[in-house]
Amino acid sequence: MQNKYNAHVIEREAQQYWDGHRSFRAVEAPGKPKYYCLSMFPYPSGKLHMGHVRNYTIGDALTRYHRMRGYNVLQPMGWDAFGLPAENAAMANNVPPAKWTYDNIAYMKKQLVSLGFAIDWERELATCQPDYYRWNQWLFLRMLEKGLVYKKTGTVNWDPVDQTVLANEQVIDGRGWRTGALVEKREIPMYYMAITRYADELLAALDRLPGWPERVKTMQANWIGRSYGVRLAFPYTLDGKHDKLWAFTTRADTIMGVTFCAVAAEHPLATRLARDNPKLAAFVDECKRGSVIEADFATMEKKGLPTGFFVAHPLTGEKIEVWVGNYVLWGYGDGAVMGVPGHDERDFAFARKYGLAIKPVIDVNAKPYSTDAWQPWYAEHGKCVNSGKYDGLDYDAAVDVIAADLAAKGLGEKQVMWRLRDWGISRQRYWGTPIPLIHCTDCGDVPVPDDQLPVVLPEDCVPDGSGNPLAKRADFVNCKCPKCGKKAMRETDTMDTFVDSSWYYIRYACADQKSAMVDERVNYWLPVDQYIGGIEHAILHLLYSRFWTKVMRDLGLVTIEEPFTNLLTQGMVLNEIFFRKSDGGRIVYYNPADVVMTPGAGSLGITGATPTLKIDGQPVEAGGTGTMSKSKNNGVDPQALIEEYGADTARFFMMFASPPEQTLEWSDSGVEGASRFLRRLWSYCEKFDKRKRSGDRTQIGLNVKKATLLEVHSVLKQANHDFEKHQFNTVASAAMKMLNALDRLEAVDKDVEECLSILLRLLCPITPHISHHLWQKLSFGKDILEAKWPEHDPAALIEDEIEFVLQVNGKLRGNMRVAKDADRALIEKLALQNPNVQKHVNGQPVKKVVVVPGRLVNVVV
RNA sequence: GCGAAAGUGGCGGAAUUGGUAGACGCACCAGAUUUAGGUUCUGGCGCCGACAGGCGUGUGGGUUCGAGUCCCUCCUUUCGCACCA
Repeated sequence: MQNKYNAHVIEREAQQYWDGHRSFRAVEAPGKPKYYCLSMFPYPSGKLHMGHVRNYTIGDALTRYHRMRGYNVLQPMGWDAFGLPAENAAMANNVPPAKWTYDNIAYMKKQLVSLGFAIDWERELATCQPDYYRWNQWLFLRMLEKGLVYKKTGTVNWDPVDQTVLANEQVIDGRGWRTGALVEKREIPMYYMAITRYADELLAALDRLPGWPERVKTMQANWIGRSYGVRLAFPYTLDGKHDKLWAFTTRADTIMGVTFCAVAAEHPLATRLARDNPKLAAFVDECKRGSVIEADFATMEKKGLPTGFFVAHPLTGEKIEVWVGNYVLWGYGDGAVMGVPGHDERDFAFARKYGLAIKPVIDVNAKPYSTDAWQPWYAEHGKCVNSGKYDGLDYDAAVDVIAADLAAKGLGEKQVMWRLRDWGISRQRYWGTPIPLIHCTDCGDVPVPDDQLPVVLPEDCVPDGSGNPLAKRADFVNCKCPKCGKKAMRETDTMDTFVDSSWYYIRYACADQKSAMVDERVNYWLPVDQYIGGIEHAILHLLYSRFWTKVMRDLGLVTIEEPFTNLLTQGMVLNEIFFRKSDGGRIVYYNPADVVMTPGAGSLGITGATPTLKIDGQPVEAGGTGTMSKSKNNGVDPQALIEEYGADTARFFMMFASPPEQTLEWSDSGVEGASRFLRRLWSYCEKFDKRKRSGDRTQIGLNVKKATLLEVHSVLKQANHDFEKHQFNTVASAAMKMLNALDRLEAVDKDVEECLSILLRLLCPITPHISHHLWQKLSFGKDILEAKWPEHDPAALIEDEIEFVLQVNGKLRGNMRVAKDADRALIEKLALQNPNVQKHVNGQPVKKVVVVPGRLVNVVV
């Protein structure tokens, strides 16, 4: 053996060995239990960051662990290669997004390979390749045929200076990120996927996903948001025509408390009334300004304007004034709400602000009620009061009777409402999957025939920030109508990149299949047994993937119901955020590595530190901590770590740092410890090898040996338990404990050898290179990948005596050792005799003695 | 604002799921080895206290023989909010 641990040499050798033996090629083997382990594929942003290292090390550890447990494993990798950052980079550097993307893929693949992940690279895919995205187009057309894709208008952020649509991320404090111009809303035609048709199933099937974290299921359920209520109508007459204003409510029992109605600015009634009311028109315009981001919407000041127009209360016929409210969502329900200030907090605030009547109609369970200030109990369910014939009815009865009365008048009915909205997939951007439609003046929107797929995206465009460059490419836009053959225009919108990521895990099963989206191999590999990725994907990506799977199932393409059997949501890796804001409102982010804390004099002699940029010494603003990301420029490239310490140290450190599901604030303190452990392991193995070769006959004392075996096997038992829980930080510490136990011994024998082989196998999923190397060098076998996973020996855990904790009144007062077969009476007697216990009992009468078998005695006085 | 989670030494974290709080590491301190630096090894290390002992898991309350763990309150941080991926 070499006497120094040289990570780079042994890691290169191990990787060459795996490469030469095609160790990670996954082949379908019917009859053998399969394990499809998948980490969310990366966006090729340039370099890996620590979040990637964490994600892929978790996946690799699970992959290798299951392989050693006898599963036929598949761990593929690919690239989520379409998206906005490539266009931004293109603008900044005048490089086509395609070139930038492929360069990034090449670099990041090298990084992944150097980390030694057990990936089957033969299945690699990139979503920007026509081979992949043609099937996005193909499935889009199948969904169009089934009516699962349809066209309607949608609202987008519009930058009036650049004359372009902005992503939500490009809107900062209501202004365009490049121009600083106030963003406007704009209605444009878009294509939608009808995910709401699957709302019921997407909700119900959550109960059949025991392998998913509860919090993710809760978030999805809330997102889908099924609510039971009543859709009711307020009749009115306008322009000589009878019409109805529809609204949905979950509180039909409060209908007698309605004192106003509010509609969204985009509501047709608002549009109509604004026509001859300039003040209203101005207000409607004001509401339509601003961004489309719902969080902004929810936090902005609630404003309204009366229209002077009245509708009739559906039950009493009372005149109710219609208001336009900036807080009424035009995407949810009918874009109108009935205002019940008495029992809805938002309506209450609105009524107080504008002096509208507040009419309590629920007894709120006899708690005090005052129209001066809102109290949380005003929203409670209770019996109806001030409600005429409904007085005295409770919530359920009131809703039933009121719904029946409304139905009798043709002015309402019970309805299930979903918060979930259909999925708008049109993007006015270049770097994405072209939507396969052709616009013909005579034939309308005509699907591109299957035999003309894929609609290939030209790869040499360089966006300039002013609209979609595809629209300026005559060679792309101009085409013939497939129906009538006349001149026509190709659709230039591309698809949301969530489309790409909604089914890539299916494609891995048959990535080389040229003539179909899927083949029979998907039935072998799918569903994914273990999916691993960031918690930030808890809703959108995971919901879209579930939806897409169900669509493919209904098209007969796959047989699975759900794509991911088990889900591990990795906690985010956070880092500090630093930025500067220019006068135009534009924000530039600086990497924490380029920022130093400069001490400066604070007020009253307290010294504070100011973050300053290394290059110019000028201060930057601190933006707290947040997820490592390209957009916040706060990623940490693992390359330096790998180059200094090697892949195994980087992997071990990352796993040891915290449990996988927990948020992790980045710090490299502790890397030394990981590195030291691997060096200690190496030098121990070197010592072990020498002793074994020299035929050293030193005997190990019987008690010492028993203690060592007890330690190693109890730690192994715990570690196996932790592996099943995916708690790799304690698996890593288990390995350290084992090494500590072995290193205390001065000699080697067969039992020690077995313990060392356990340690190497336990470490193999986390630090595969050093485990591979030492396994061979110590002649444990040819390839540790083929070794059997270690199980603890129950015989080693048997002890003659058990240690009990002694408490008086719940406070720790001592310990005692008792023979393992002692009965309860004896344990109680021995505990009461214990001098420490006696001291604290101090002659007081003993009320009770609690004995927890094998663990603890508590004397209560 | 709404939805979801998290909060334990100077730091990362552990705690057999209601039973010895701080495993295993990092940092630090002392000692040994070393020409020195680094490496390596040994020991110490929650806070207060001379000791006895007391206090201690974000805040305040509750349940229990016993609470980091269960219930309620508040605070802080993180994730998501439909065009970042």
